[in-house]
Amino acid sequence: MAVAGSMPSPQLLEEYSQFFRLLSEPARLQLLCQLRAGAMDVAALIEATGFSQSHISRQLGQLQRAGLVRCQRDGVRTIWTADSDLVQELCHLVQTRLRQRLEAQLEQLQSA
Amino acid sequence: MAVAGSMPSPQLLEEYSQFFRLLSEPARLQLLCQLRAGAMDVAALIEATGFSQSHISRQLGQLQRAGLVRCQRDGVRTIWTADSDLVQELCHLVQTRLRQRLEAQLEQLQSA
DNA sequence: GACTCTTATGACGATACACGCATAAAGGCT
DNA sequence: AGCCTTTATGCGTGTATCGTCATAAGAGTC
Repeated sequence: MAVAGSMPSPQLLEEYSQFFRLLSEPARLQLLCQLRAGAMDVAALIEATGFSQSHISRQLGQLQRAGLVRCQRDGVRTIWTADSDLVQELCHLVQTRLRQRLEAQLEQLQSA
Repeated sequence: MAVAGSMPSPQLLEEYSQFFRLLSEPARLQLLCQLRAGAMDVAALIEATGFSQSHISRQLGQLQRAGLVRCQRDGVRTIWTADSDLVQELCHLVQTRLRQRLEAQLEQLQSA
């Protein structure tokens, strides 16, 4: 019988899921990855992703409120910067997991 | 200037976000945490969470397809088990981040 | 002031999905 | 076989939010 790993409180569960929800949208994830490659303004993000200006602005707003990106004004432009390695770490963990699952499936097939 | 950390492919971005989407729902996260505390059948999960039977069954289905939970039949019952430490690790990382942010905000306030 | 350029925001349609109710399917009794 | 218990699924509703268009807000230049 497993020992209860202390059930998170409803509030904490809510915070977790809100955070994960930010990463549950390919557009936001793409913006984050793009900014990891270097700070950019919105125009460059439009060029890189093909999303509309308003869409990008909105998503950056959400990411900013979560503290995942930061912005600084440069004259009329706003330069955005990724502000955390957390997303990279999370993605790395998930990627490892995905690979393990695929390898397991492959082995399953080969042993048949 | 940051070196490009190799932009993930669109497919990989999609996989990441699909995975994070699973964790973006408090209900699913709660089920996962509940199962971390020990294997249970659906009746016990209803008792523990208050969700409807159909809802729980559906969410478990999604988690199973992602390989996060596993089930084994015990007569007429189905015993579900959490099948990965990944979620715990992810939540721990996020929690650390949340704490850091709150501490930073606190310091901001005190220095004012 | 007016004009331009860049970003943020209100409004809207379309889509996705959580969640419950009702019902079907599957397994175990007698 | 029938009956019960447990889980899965079809259907409908409500809500959230993605993504776009149009417009406002802010900063610079003349």
